[in-house]
Amino acid sequence: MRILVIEDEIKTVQLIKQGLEEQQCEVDVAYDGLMGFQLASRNHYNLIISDIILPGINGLELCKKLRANGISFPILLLTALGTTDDKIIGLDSGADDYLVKPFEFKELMARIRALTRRSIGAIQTANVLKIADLEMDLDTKSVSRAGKEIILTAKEFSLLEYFIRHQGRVISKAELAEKIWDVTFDTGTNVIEVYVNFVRKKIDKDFDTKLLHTQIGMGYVLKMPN
Amino acid sequence: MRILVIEDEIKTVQLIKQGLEEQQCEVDVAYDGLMGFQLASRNHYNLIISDIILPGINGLELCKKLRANGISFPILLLTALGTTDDKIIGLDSGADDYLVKPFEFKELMARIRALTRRSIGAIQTANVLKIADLEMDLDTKSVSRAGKEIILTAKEFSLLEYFIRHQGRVISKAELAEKIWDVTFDTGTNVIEVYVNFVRKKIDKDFDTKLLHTQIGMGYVLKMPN
DNA sequence: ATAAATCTTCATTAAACATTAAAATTCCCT
DNA sequence: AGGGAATTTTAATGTTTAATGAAGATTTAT
Repeated sequence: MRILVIEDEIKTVQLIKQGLEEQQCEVDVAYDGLMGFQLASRNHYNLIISDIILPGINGLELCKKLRANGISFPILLLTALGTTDDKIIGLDSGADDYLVKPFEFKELMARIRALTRRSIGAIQTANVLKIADLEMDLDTKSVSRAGKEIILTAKEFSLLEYFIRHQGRVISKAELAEKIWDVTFDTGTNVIEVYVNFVRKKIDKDFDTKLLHTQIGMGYVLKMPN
Repeated sequence: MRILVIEDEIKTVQLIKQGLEEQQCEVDVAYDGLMGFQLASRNHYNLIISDIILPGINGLELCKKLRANGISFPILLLTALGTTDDKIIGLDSGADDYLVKPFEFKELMARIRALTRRSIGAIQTANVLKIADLEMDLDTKSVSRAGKEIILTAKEFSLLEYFIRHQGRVISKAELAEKIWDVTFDTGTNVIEVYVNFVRKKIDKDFDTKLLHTQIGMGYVLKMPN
């Protein structure tokens, strides 16, 4: 996701840039209207966020100019001018949305999501759990360690997921029995040992640093060794 | 320009309807969420304006349902709930814009212009979903693989559409039951297996690279094999 | 050294899924 | 409205895969 921010207040720029980069967006910044226009003409963006009051070309003229040149990226205007007429002028200049300063950052993010939803399947929303070099993707149900793919069965996957979600905490067998096998009573079985063994073979066996450790009499922990 | 207004307050409806009709728009009105959903499913609109607080299905659920069903008309939510979090929830439900009551009519009109600007003169972009050499045209409801036409029934089509829209993600049977068959409880049936089998026969059987894969205990994925 | 706890292997059992056919339902055409 | 084809669903059966429990090996704590 590439976003162009056109704004001359350094503080606002930093706030927006940082927040967007946390969401894995690439952010370009222009500090005046002309520079914004040139960047937008030369590159492809998924969204332009622009202030109205800018040195040189102002945000409204910028919108009109971009639209006149056939540039159709979504544009979000960001400004202190909050009367209804200001908004109307802004929207009719070719902007897609209009947010009045001061705004809450989370509202900005929501409006960005709404504007960019159509172009890409929303902002990167990958659903990944991690510990060390072990990664688990909950959407694709795939697991990898050090980039190497690991195939797990459904039970193995649930078990490992539980460990990753509670990494660093010692999990008793009773807790695993209840959470993964849905039994509260002790059935006198050794399934848990067997499954811990399965998972270890797949995630630890071929690697030097072991992640899944036994605490005799207490349970198991998933963590980096000390 | 066809617009669907979903709102149960007669006064608001009249205000909007009259204003829009003065601008030469065709306006349909639904007084509750279910009726809105049905109208939106059956007809093509350039814009949906919906209240959030509605009898039956509320506006947020309505947005989600419409989006889940692949309906992509712009949606503008119109509501008295004005906190930032309300707006975020609204926008993240799939709405394109959010206006807090009471609003000035001219702002509503400006936002409508902004939302519909794109669909008006815009050239009909073909509505095609793809994965590998498999293509699905949502307008003509036709499917082909490697250029060869494939005939699907309605259920088969919805199922495949859901898979293509979520390609790469493992979809559980529970999710399919809910999204394609509209049942939340387990009816102890095997329709899903049967339909996956139908779809496979049509899209995979005659081809070398299989696209629809089973992940035992987890669900099904549509993806290129590794 | 010994008992308890855990690990490992493997055959067995059970669950999940695939496939086919037939029944029920819907749709369509006269 | 009624009959027939197409679609959807249920049911029965076969196949594959994963989950389990038992038994012996190994490790750990005392």
